Amino acid sequence: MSRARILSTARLNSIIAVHLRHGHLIDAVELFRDNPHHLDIKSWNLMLSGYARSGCIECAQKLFDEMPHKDVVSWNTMMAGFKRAGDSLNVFRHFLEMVRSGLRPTGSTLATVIPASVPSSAMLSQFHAFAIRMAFASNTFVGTALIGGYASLKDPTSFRRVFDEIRVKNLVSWTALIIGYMELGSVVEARQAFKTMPERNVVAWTAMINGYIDNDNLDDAKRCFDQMPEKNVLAWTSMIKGYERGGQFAEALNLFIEIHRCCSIKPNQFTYSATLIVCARCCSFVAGQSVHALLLKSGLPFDMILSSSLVDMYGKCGDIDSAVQVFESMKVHNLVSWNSMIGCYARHGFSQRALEGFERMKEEGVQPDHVTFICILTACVHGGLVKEGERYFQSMQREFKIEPRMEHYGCMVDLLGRAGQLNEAEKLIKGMPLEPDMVIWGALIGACRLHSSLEYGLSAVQAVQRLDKDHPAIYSMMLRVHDDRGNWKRVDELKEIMEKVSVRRKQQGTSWVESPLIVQR
DNA sequence: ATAGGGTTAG
Repeated sequence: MSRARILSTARLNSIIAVHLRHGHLIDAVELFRDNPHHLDIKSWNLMLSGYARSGCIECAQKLFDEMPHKDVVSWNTMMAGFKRAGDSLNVFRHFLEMVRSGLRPTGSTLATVIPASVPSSAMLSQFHAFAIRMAFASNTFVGTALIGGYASLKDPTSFRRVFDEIRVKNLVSWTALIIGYMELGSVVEARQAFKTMPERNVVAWTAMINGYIDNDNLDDAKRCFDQMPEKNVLAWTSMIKGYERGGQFAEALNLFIEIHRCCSIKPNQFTYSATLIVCARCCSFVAGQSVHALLLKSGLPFDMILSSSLVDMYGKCGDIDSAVQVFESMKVHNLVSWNSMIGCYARHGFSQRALEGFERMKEEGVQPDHVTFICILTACVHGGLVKEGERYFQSMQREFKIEPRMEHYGCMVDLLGRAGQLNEAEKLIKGMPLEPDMVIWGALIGACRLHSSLEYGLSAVQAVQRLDKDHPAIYSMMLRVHDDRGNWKRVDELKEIMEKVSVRRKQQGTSWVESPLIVQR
């Protein structure tokens, strides 16, 4: 077709814009490529932003390099693309190059560069000074970006001043102020701002809900949620996550069910993944399976996060086969999905399969992180694989340059202790660069209990008493050791002390008996 | 034509 010859540049650009707005990138590219003589700088910039928004920053970069003339908008668009991709380094590189080429930054430039400059306080001051000099500081967009910058530097005085200097404040600037206060735990100021703002939309309400939740104020979050005039999926999802965070799993699941009762709202990937985490945390296999079924029925595409949540949910709920099935159905695996899978094997005592998973992960080119090694070391503990565990612990530091955390030391103490190498375990604890916590000493005490060692046990007890007097593990260990040695007198004495100080009972382990909750539609 | 506020896994 020769529609190319009929189109004017303005018409061409508006059609390209429509294609891009509807996500029809390929149609836009085709029009763009078919009409080389009708393009102006707007057409190029449109395509740049189309690529950048679709997430293909490489394509945008290629086009950018091809451009005969670049204006401020082209540079701004590239910087925005890099910012989306989380590539701050390239945001700055392009910023500098733009300035060097003689172009003057605009408000859009600053609004893009400022969020990418945190958490460097020096850079933020520079940009702020520049904004003042160029009379951009009263610009709504620039001001809002500055609020976010000062909020992440935990400087409420500065972001309040920036806010006051914005000439035209709108919903977005007010919301940024609220979020700033909430991030710093200044709930009162946030609430004040919320009351003062001239109008409120769903986003502002949701910011309040999230703020309350982050500040562990579930009651106010729920009150806010109930009061908001209209709710969208984000508000519902935030509330589910809030209950999950507060350990109120039944409430979280009930909310999820309620969404299905109001017809106007469809749960999205975020909602499903939040709900699956709830199922995983309360080990409710029935709920998890129902959510999985609803997810399949919803027709939502499975992304990495959703699939990983499913693997983790099945893993935590004890259905290893389903975890494997979901995992193997994924086209690509990443760090988190591998960690979920390896963690599942490790937790259920399939040490060998966990270690095989680790090998496969490396073959697929996925770099392990500290969580991977917690899983691997846990697998070694469950399998009694002392030599292997020590080797992984070494390679974690030497080969992968991962600094061991408390959990890793905990695994190692557990591993050595269970194997009866109490001396080694104690040596490891004494050599730790971190202050050993209850878990570490608990692992050693557990091992002393297992191997009836009063010698190592007593020094551990002393350490624990410095942290937490009367921890139940102490008595349990001492009782067992004296009991083993037939030291009945000491046993009686201990029991008497326990009565007197009424030692907290060890928390009961619970099996995952299903909650009566059944998700229905 | 570019820019600012709310949610994704262990």
